Amino acid sequence: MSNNLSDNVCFTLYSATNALIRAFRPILEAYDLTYPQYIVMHSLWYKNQVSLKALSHDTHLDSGTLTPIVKRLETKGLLTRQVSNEDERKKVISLTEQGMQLKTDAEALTAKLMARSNMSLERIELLRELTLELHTDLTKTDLTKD
Amino acid sequence: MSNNLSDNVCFTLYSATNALIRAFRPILEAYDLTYPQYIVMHSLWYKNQVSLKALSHDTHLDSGTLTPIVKRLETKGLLTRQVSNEDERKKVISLTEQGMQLKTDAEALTAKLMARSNMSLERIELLRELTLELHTDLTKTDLTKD
DNA sequence: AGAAAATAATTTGCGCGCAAACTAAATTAA
DNA sequence: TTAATTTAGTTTGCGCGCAAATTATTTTCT
Repeated sequence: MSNNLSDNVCFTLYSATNALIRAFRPILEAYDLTYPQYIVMHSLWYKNQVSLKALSHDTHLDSGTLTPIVKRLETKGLLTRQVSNEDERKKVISLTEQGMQLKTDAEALTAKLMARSNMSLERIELLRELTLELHTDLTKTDLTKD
Repeated sequence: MSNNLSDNVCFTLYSATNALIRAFRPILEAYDLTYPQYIVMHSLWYKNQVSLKALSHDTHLDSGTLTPIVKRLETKGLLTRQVSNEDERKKVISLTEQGMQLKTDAEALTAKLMARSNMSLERIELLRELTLELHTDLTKTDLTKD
């Protein structure tokens, strides 16, 4: 029975995420990227030439969310979208030369940001494990039942 | 140097929060509330008759975010907004009878939701502490410097 | 007291995040 | 083989989240 909002894990998680994206904003502005756009680029640096479906799986972002993000990255000249040869429903998303060049500069941004925080590496790693566990849990279990 | 997105604490935090709000949606739908609206109600159940500024402090939500949320809650008949007598710039936000009645049913929703997850109470509590620490850290320290 | 600065709240504009509806292509079934 | 179903991606609509601009009121400065 929690009365204060900060006693509530959902609220602290929600607030921490908002604060993190807020902290990222001015840093990513130098690369003209939003945080979700950065996630997509990160995913493509790791695995290039994928369909929107595959990108959706990798980034945990909905296709309806992803389509406009990918279009904006295409407008910025960071990637291309071509209809697949084997299956014309699919689109192959590929990094451009410019998109690949960003990798060197921008890939380690997260590590740099977190290294400047006052949290210890151990506690950051623990946070990573717990949030990963929660995500897995929430996507496996339907908590709305009963 | 993380390559896989799940090696990245920012990504796992971001994904877990999205998943949590997604899990909350069908549950809160029964009360005709979104998650941010639920946060505002929760805050008012704990501390009623506050200014928008104070509510912004308590919920960690921006005033530009809060104004439309509070207006929607007013439309639903859950609260009222009156200009303050002492300071006419301020608005006093007060729960209606209907808004207070929601408390009994809806206050413990988070506990119920989390209790149904597969994470242990200890790990949930640890997650709460770590996200609270990160939020405090991010709002105290300007990580964009250097 | 009058001007300048600070404060409270609202508005505007943009990019998500996602459910739901839709289009088009591929697969399966009859 | 063609009708029914499934799948991939797009579009629409709504509610955030927040920076920046705006309005109205109060406080501070001179």
